[in-house]
Order: sequence, then structure tokens, then C-alpha cells
Amino acid sequence: MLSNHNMLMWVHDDFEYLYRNSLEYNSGQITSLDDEQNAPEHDDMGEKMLSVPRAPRSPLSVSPLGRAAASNDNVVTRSKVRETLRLFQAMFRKLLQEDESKSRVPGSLPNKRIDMVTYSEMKKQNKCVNTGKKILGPVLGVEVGDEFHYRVELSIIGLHRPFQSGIDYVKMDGKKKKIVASSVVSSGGYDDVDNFDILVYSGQGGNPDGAKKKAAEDQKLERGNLALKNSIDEKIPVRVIRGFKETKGPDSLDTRGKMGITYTYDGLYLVVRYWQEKGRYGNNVFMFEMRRMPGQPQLALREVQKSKNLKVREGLCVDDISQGVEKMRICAVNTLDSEMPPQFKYTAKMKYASSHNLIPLKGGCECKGKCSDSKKCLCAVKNGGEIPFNRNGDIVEAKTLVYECGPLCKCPPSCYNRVSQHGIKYQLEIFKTTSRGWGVRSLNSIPSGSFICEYTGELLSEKEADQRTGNDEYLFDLGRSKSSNQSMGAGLSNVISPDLQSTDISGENAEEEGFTIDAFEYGSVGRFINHSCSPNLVAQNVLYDHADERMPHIMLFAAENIPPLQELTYDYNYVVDTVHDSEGNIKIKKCYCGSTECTGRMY
DNA sequence: GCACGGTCAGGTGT
DNA sequence: CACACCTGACCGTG
Repeated sequence: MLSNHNMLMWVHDDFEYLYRNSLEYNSGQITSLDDEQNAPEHDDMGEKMLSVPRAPRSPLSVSPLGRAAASNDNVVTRSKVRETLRLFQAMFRKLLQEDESKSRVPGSLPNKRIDMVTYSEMKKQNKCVNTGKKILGPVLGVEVGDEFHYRVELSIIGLHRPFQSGIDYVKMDGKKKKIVASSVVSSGGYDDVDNFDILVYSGQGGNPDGAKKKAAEDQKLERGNLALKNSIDEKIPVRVIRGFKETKGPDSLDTRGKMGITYTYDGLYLVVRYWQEKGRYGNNVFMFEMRRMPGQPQLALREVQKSKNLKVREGLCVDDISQGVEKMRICAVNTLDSEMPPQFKYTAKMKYASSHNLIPLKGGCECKGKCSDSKKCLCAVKNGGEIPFNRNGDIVEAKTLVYECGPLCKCPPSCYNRVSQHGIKYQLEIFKTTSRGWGVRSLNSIPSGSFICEYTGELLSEKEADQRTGNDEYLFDLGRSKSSNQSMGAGLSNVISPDLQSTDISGENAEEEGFTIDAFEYGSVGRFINHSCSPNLVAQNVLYDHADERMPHIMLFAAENIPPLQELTYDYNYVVDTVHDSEGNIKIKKCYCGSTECTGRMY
């Protein structure tokens, strides 16, 4: 572990100055530099050099201003930021669902900007964070590598306030007139030269606007341009958010869901110089060279890019653990030791025994199209009168049980109500973790609400499961997976008007015979996904190919935006002291998830 | 079919 | 106030 002092010895003088400087402007203090909230994804990404200004940790480092109670900024923790973003994403999906289900009467315009609507609602209800004075340097609760899909997401957590403008800036304390840049968004819309750690950013203004018949003009050294210039002299770090256009992998079979751009917080940069040159339209534009400050974690996206350039992936030990069963290959990677992944028989589908008397489907919906009319679709009715997915295939919210369309439905396979039955759509891989055996991660960015994979295996009754001792690690008790709204946007029910809320359609005959999925011998990638006390996935009960509510499919969905290489986890949801061995003694299993919310025990 | 460019409607901040 | 902004959705072209 590094003390602050040691840490500063790693960096050169200039940097130390900057470091202190940025702290000052952040009006906080460093409290802890050695623990990572999201440790898992960095575990195997080489040595960490924590020499860059980091957001102070709450609650020990509350803003000295002690903001008024009306503000949401009293204690901005990492989990507060995650919660805020999840709320945005959940509200967004809910409002989009509402908008999509509206019958498009000619004359009544559908709302095209759900992101804006969501933003207004969150602002009205004071759900945004870091809303106070604009921040220079690190932002409380935000970490390098965090991902977003809408510009307003940057705004609601105080990372970059303006909706459209690429440059945000601040009046300097004490110098009323002087402005410096606080953050920039680089979406590649301008001619940026991209050298990983160098960003050449174009100034603002002067560009022609065809819609308004405005011709190109020379840029002026004002506003954002002036702020960036001043940042050179003041040596104040500027936050950089990079927008990457979605590179649809060649093996991506997902034709639906065209989410355009992923914004990634790329950390702090210094503006080192600026100049003028002729722009695309013949006008003079300003160019600013920005350099990424050393010691910040490499973006996972870069790591993936790098490894793709190699012929053989480092640590690769199995090319495809699914052996062709999944439509995408799932490789196994171990950069730590020589251990190979455990042997098992890969199955993408659940294995039911005839002794369980599975209740078959009785019928399906009669929709001719893609079940877009939730009033006519019988499956939508079963789901409480709505299709539980958006048209891009994201689940709207976690429910007790979701009914997808099935083999007896008239709708085509491309129907909006068939999401998890189509299998994985992200490039997943299993990898050896430092402290929790094998884990699962993705090489792609995963947007909140996306389907990840099914937890498959052999279906066992409780009695059968009890007889198979010694492999608890691969058991999933179906009763345990009460899908809760908590994990996909806490407080959604308080924010959305009651008539929009889903009706709970749980079978209340819970105290019947329980079932378990045993993935020890037969299973899928799902069996490698570890538990976490602050997980990024949620387990959702789904029915589609049979009607037996006692034994739903367990489908895992993303509960937030997940950057590449971040370990995927869900909450195993054990109640401590309720797990017994064959002699009836309480079993104890420690949790090594490493999150700040860790309870210490898995069961 | 798709990638790309033009167009348009926006909210917020200056 | 008017205006600009590295949006985001949509619709036409190639």
C-alpha cells in the first residue's frame, strides 16, 4: 500500500505541483489511495501507479462547504454515483418503453429525446450529484474507465455539465475574470489525432451551420478556447471524456440494438500547447494538444485494442470453452499461473428430467408482427400489459418473472419479446482472478439492461440437490433469485408515476417444492460468474419454452454500463446462516468480492 | 442493406 | 434576448 508521501515520490516535481493544485481546486482531501472500488477489473492489468489526483473518498472527505440539505451533494460516494447512473438508465428505459408503446397517432409527436425527458425529471427531483460549484480535477465517485451512452449522463454526475458543448470551463477562484477548462468531450467529430495519451482537440466556434445558413468563420480566442489556453499557463488538469463509435465486431450477430456511441471517462490531461491552423472549411481554428497525465489506469478499451493486434492472446488457454455450442466463441485466459479451467460439459440449454413433470405451454400470442402492440399481444398481457424489453433488446426493469414469447407464438424470432432465448451477444471470456478462481468478463462495452447469458445446468429438486454434496459452488437455488428492483435502479418506483409501474405477477404459492440448477457437470459461461456484494448484473426469472413457474430460466442482465474487461458479477443472494452441510451444521463461506459494500460473508 | 450526410428540434448557459 | 453548442433521431442518398 502506498502512503500519500510515497506516492508523490513517484512523480516529478512539476507533477507534484499539479497534484496539489488540483486537490486545492477540488476542495477536498485524499483519504485513501490504496483501495479500488472496482478492484476486479484491474486485478490482472499490470502494476498500478496511483500517482494521479483521485477523487477524495467520502464520507471522510465531505466538502468543507457542507452543502445545504436540499442538495444531493452532501456525501458523494462511488456507490452514490453508480446509483444515480442506474436510476437514469432505469428511468430512461421505462420512459422509452412508455414512448414506444404509444400508438403513433398522426399529429401527436412522439418524444424523440427520452434522454432529455429523463434528465429534466431527475433534475426536478434533485437526483443529480456533484451539482454544486463546478469541479476542477477528479470528480467525487467517478472513476477512470466509467462508461456512458448519453451526454446527459455526464451532466447528472457533474463530470461534464453542458449537453452539447464540448468544452466546460470554470471561473478561477480569486481571479474573477479568468476562466480555465474543467473538462472536454472528444467525440471524434473533429479531426483529432489519436495517439492514446495525446489528444489534439479542436477549438469551438466558427463552423458553418447549413441549417441556419451560417458560413464558416475564424474561431475566436474566447469561451472554451480561451479557457483551454488559460489551462496551459495555469497547469490545471482537464478531465477528458472520449466518445468511441461502436465498432460492431465482425462476429456480432446482433442486428437489433444500434446504440451509437460509448463515452468513456479517460482521466486527467494537461493542455501543453495550442496553435491555429486552417480547418476543414478553410477557416482558422484553434488546436490544443493535450497529454494524459501519467499513472492513471489504462483504459480497458485500449487493452482490448492492443490484445487484438497480437496474433495470440496473452494467457490464452482455451480457444472456445463452449466448443461451438454458443454462437460466439468464449475463450479462457489465465495470465497468473498454469491452471486450466475445470472440465464440464457445455450446454446452452437447461437440462430437465422427465421426473419433474414440467408444465408445458398451452398456447402463445397471435401477433403477426413483432408484438409491438402491447394491448393485443397476449404475452404482453401476461407481463402486466407491457413488453418487458425495449426495441433494442434491453430489459426495462427486473421483475419477479418475465414471459418471453415462445414456440407456440405466431410472432417471428425477431419479435421484441424474445431477448434472452437468442443466447449471448457479447464477446465473453473466462479468466483466472487473483482471489476468486475463475471469473467472467466481456471484451465489449455492455450497456445497462443488456442480456448477458443464461445460467444453465441440470434442473434438480431440492432433495436431489441435497444428495449431490460437495459442489455447492455450482448450484443456483431458484427460490433465491427474487429479482428485485433494487439492483436495476433503486428508487425507480418513487420517481415514476404509479400508473406506469409494473404490476407484480408473482405466483404467491412460494412454499412449494424448491428447485436448483446444478451446473457442476453441465453448464454454460454462467457457472463461472462470481458473486459480488455490489454486483453489475442482475438475475432475472424468465419463462418462454414451458409454463412451469417453479423452474424458470435464470437470465443474467447488465444492471449498469459495464466497461470491457470489468468482471461480471451478480448477487448470489444467500441469507447467512441458512446454508447447512449434510449433517445440518451451518456452513460459512467468506466473500472476497472486494467491494466497499462487502458484508464479508457469502453465506 | 448500410453507411453517411443533411436536417431538425431541443435544453442550458452565456 | 438571441445564439451557439463535438446531441441524437430521422430521413434521404449513394
